[in-house]
Amino acid sequence: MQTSQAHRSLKEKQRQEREALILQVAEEVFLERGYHETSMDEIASRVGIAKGTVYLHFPGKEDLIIAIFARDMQEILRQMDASMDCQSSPQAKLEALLHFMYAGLFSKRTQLLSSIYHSADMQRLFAEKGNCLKVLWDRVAQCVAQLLDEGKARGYFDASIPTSIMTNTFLSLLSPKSYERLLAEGQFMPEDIVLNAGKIFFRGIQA
Amino acid sequence: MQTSQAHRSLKEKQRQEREALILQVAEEVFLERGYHETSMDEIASRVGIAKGTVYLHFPGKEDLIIAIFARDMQEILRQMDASMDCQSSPQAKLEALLHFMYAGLFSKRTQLLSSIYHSADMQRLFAEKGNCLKVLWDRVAQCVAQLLDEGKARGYFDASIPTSIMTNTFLSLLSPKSYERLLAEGQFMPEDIVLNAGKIFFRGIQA
Amino acid sequence: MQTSQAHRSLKEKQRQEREALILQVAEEVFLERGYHETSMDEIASRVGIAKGTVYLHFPGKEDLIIAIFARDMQEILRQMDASMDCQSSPQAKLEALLHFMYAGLFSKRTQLLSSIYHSADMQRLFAEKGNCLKVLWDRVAQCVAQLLDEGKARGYFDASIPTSIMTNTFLSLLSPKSYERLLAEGQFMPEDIVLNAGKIFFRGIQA
Amino acid sequence: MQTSQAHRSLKEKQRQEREALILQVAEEVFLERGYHETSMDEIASRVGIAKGTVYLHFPGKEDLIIAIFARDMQEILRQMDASMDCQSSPQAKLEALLHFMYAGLFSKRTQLLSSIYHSADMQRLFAEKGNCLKVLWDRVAQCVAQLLDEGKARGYFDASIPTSIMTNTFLSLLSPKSYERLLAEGQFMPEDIVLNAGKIFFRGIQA
DNA sequence: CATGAATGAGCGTTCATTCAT
DNA sequence: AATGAATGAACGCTCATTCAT
Repeated sequence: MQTSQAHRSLKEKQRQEREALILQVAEEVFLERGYHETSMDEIASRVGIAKGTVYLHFPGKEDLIIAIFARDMQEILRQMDASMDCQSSPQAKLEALLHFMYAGLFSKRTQLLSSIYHSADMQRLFAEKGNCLKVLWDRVAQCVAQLLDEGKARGYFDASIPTSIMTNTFLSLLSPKSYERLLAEGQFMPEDIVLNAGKIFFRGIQA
Repeated sequence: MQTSQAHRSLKEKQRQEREALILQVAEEVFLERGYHETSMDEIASRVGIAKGTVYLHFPGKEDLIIAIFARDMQEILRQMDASMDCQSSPQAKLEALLHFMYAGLFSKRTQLLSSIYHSADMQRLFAEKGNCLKVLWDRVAQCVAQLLDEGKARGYFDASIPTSIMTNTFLSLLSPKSYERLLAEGQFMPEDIVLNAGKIFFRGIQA
Repeated sequence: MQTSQAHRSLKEKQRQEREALILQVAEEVFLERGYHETSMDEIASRVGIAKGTVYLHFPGKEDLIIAIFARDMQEILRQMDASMDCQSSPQAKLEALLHFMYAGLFSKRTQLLSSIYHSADMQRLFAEKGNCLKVLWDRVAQCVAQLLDEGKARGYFDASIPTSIMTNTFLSLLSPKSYERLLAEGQFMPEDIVLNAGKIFFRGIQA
Repeated sequence: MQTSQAHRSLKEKQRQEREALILQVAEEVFLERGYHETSMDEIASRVGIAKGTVYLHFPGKEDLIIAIFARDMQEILRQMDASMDCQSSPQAKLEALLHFMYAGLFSKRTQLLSSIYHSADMQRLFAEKGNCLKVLWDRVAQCVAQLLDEGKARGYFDASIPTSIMTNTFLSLLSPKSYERLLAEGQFMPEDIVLNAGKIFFRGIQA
């Protein structure tokens, strides 16, 4: 029956919307309070649902944060794939990625990704449950590395610097929560920071 | 009485030695397990003392980690002050700092400093209890900024890039735990990484 | 209308069939996992219906297990009534009961009845909700007691042993889950056990 | 130092006393409410200590009940060993055991042992954590079996009934909570029940 | 001083029950 | 009637902190 199908897909849509809402709110709270300081109760009440409902969508707190990471990385990957398609230079593509990850709302996510991902506590968790994350993150890193290699091949980038170190340095540009202070002090716009950090990086690796 | 004084100062010395030992062990454990995954019990038993004794030296777990940060920053500051005294160029001084912080045992500390310091959970803590840290960290940042400004004044560094952003970028070089993987894979020595990351940075900010 | 009645009675029949199915499946699961380790979810999904549907038939989990007990006891009573009708001796009747309760599928039920019924957790429950069970169980006990009294009257059984104690001893023969091990080890068939336990009992109460 | 040793042994003694108290109270509560209906909170508050303190003595709820079983079985074994030493007949020894387990306070314990031990929920638990219990219980069963075999050898007991079935029947005499009702009704003293149940059993297995 | 037993608030998780669809 | 998503009370367990010895 059409009705039945429509009904089921409506339910399914609502379910996914709710799941996305939980992820979004949880991300905010984790960002504000940190993983350990955030209770499932707080997430639930901020979403406006009961604690048990969260468990209908995610088997546990750990899976919840892994799902957040997975979602964010997938979004980054989507953006990267979009960037890779166009005809611009490797540097332009990397700059686009830099802007995407450091602009507007995404800079917050990037901070969460970075600060939690690199925290000592989470390493175990990701080692145990987050093998899917490793795959996604490796894809991001490989993509960056590929662009850097391409730039080297074309003679844009300095071939004497190992690509893997370049990649790490590039991805480190995205992480520091410390930039937040610069923004908070109001001297700079996000774009200023991205622009200048990018400038340093690209001049630094220039052939 | 002399004896009494000597006795007292001996006691005091022992006390300080133990305090230092607690800090050292706690740093190791925090680095291995992360702040929240580490229990006061584990720290105490690794030091070989009773849990209560830790509380004779530090009012609480939070104060303990703040003390670790403070001690580490002070060591960094000592090194910085030593570097500032000599006659070398600003770049040489910054490179010395980079090597100091990324070489041998200190790279571990730097990772802890970075990964925990920037983690979302700790921000509140530092905002409430850690104003002394802010002061110390600001001194580090100011020192770097001063060197960068000096380099700009001498025409070495690009004056069009704001010093505060340069400073942040420089300090970001020290943070990423991700470099650990490069080391683990065995392709690089720590020196390689410091050298190349420094190369990128200094070429990036070159006038 | 006939149709309406037929329809209604069809519905009613289906309803009763499902109720019986729920009871049967729930009994199995309770036997496998125990009362507290069994969730309503598991029962429902094993039956192939939704959790809410179980609640259309039984007001709650407690009522469900009480219904199981009631059903099983009624079956025992049916068997007892059948046994009572025939012309055989009291001992033969009791032996028939013993075989009935310890043969084939019923031994499992008897175990459930026994192990759960006597468990400390269930006593409260039965005290509060299960007064119907008490009535049924008392009828079983009375029936056994009556047979024993009859045997005493005819001079078969030892009149010096109080009937109520005899009754309890007889009913205890049925309970122990421990016999399961003997069966599991494969040395004995269920019949062997019933036969021998019966032998001990009847020789024990012999006049 | 004497003082230190004395002090330590005092502490240790207090510790063991407390542990015994917890076991005793927990046994009571488990007996009253059943395992699943009893919360650690309730046990603690009945002992008059905090919940956490219970966990200083037992790693978890499961270990607590296993410890209770182990303690009770050890007491039974002690009594059995004592009985075995004397010069009386096998039957006398088994009767002594019967009295011990069914007299006074111990009948409660026996009930708990029996009702919980045979409950479906606990089987898993004991299968996973309680292998020490199996050993103890097997020793009890072996001891009974040995006495029965001895009686057979001396021509007291009927050699045509398998010892293992006799053993089970004997141990079943101890279990039924149902006897509680007879006691509650006030018609019988515990001794009456033990005496008569024993009479049935021993006449039942008589050669 | 040093100890470590005791505390108890707080958390993640489960699951019987309800009710809108 | 049947569903199953949502609920929320309750529980087992942890661990930072305290304090009597």
